[in-house]
Amino acid sequence: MKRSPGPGRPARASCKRTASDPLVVQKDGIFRDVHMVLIPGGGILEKQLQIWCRKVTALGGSCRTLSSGPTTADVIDVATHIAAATTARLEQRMEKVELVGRAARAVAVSFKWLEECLASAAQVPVDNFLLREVGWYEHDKEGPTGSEQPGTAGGACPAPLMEHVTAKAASPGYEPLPLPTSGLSLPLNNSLSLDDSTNCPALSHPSPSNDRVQREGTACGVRAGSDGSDDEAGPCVRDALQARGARGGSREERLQEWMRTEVALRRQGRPREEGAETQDGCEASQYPEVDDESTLEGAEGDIPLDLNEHITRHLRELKDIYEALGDEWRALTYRRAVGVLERLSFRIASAEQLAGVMGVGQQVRDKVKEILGTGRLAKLDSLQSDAKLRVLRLFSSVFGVGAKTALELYSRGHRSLADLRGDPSLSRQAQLGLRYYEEIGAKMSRDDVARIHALVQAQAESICPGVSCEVTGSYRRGRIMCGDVDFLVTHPDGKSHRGLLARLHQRLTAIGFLMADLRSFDDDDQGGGALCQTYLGMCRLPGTDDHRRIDIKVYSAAVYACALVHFTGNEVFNRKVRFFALQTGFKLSEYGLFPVTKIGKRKFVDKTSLPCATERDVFAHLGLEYLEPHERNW
DNA sequence: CGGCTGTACTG
DNA sequence: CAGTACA
DNA sequence: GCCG
Repeated sequence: MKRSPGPGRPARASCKRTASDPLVVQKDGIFRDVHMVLIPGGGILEKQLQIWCRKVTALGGSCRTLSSGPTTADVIDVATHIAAATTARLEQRMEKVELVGRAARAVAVSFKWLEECLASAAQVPVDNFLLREVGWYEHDKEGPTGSEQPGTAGGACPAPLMEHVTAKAASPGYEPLPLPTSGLSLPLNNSLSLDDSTNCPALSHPSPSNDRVQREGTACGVRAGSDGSDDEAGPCVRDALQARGARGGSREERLQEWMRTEVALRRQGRPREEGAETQDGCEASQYPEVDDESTLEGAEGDIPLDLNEHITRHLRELKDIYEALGDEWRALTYRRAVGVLERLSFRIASAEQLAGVMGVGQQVRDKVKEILGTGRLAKLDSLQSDAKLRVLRLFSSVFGVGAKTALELYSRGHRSLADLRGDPSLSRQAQLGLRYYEEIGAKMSRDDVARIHALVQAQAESICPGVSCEVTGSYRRGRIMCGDVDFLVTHPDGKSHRGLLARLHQRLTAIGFLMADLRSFDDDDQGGGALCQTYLGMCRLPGTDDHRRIDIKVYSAAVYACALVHFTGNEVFNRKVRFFALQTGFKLSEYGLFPVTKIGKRKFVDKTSLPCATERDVFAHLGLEYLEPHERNW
């Protein structure tokens, strides 16, 4: 294996991932010279505090929790950062301990700050995470407030900014914290001018609701016939607990922690758009309003700027190439890595900064390093200049043609799209894909989508009064340009949706709106359950002769919330959530959220979904913080 | 070293 | 069933 | 390619 990382430093340190492992301490990790005190409470579990403590320590800082007991004024004296869930918790605690006035050199931050730092592998600016003024530093206040926090200067790049004070015995244990010798000015809340309130988004901690427990009861009850009451409960409960690792105690929390980090990573820096708040039709009414509004103007604001576009564009290319080659796992890895890197709150200055960032491993870091150094990526250059590969990419960009077919077509001697047009072996879908090649590749504006929405909704309404007809997909996630329009249709009465797709399809075709069917749908078995029907096709862009991709799905109201989550996506988000669900004992699909009990090697999936009337229910059952659609652009 | 999301149409 | 597609 |  290659040992690339910088000279002089043990290669291990940088590849060792954030280190829940206190044994590996990155001496100049991102928390170098940070002396942190964590205030318990506010719903944060002691266990979580300890995890954070280990991480901070592993990343070069020192940290301790201010857990029960009177405690340790000395600790406070030398602290550089005091973190708590909320201002209230902080005040409460500090008063109790009579430390008012002592924490002169510390800045008070929300745990969110810590999470962000861990997620981005850098000390992010504390500005947006300051806890509101407490008064305990009142005495020192005159300290004029440089505007920089220790070690965060503007936050662009982390650690190196700090004066190298003491060679710092960042005691891995929990001895009294060494004093960060001077130098640091202690800015305390310089920026109180900030309008508070928004500064400290209350941490929400996914409380692992008792679903799990109940579920276990029921799931097991079914098999064992016992009521599964508590401790004694038969082997069934124990097995189930073991299966999900509750035994070791930490698996569950590691998973929660992992997911929280993933979420934090996607939320950072993203100011929340006002007004985008309630447009998702989940809150007030279970179903989206029938009159437009709900989606005509929705969550605005596409993704924030990608500060690392110079890097991600290369990695994106690699992703596309591996997709075309059918190397789905590499492609997946690159897609995830890009998703993470493009949201970093800082511009990458050194590949080292990526140590411990989830989803970015040694090999990607190496590539980042190369790009930073040379502005190019040799591997990519060679792949891009490969003529065959170019053809494969071209072919697989046709709807209906994937990696395998592309290869097949190539081996038949085809080299251009023109070559393909004559080939009768192409599937019907691929032929259509070819016919509409340009238009399928084209994007449309939100206005275009809105016009299509209005049209489809009007037709649906006239066929089936009271119908709900929402645009999902990238449009709902707030993207500025959309590659297709994605309808999720249902009827609140829970039954009128049956057979609706056929009628709608017929109508939309009759009026010359639907122009081609890329995939048809089960022509309903009316009577029974028909939870869903899906149609993929081409439609005419109103007012033009252009065509665009359109998908229409009609789902039963019973599964609407889960279907909405599914079709809102994005794909990476869906995969992550579903993976998390699996790991915590559920199976999530567009049809519901199903408890899973693992016994030995076998998995038993409940046949009935947990009740999910709204998207929020889905998140809540999983113990996840709710994410607005625009926060699901993972 | 093995898993990485879950589902549905097409041919 | 393999391949492709949808999020 | 990344992760446990």
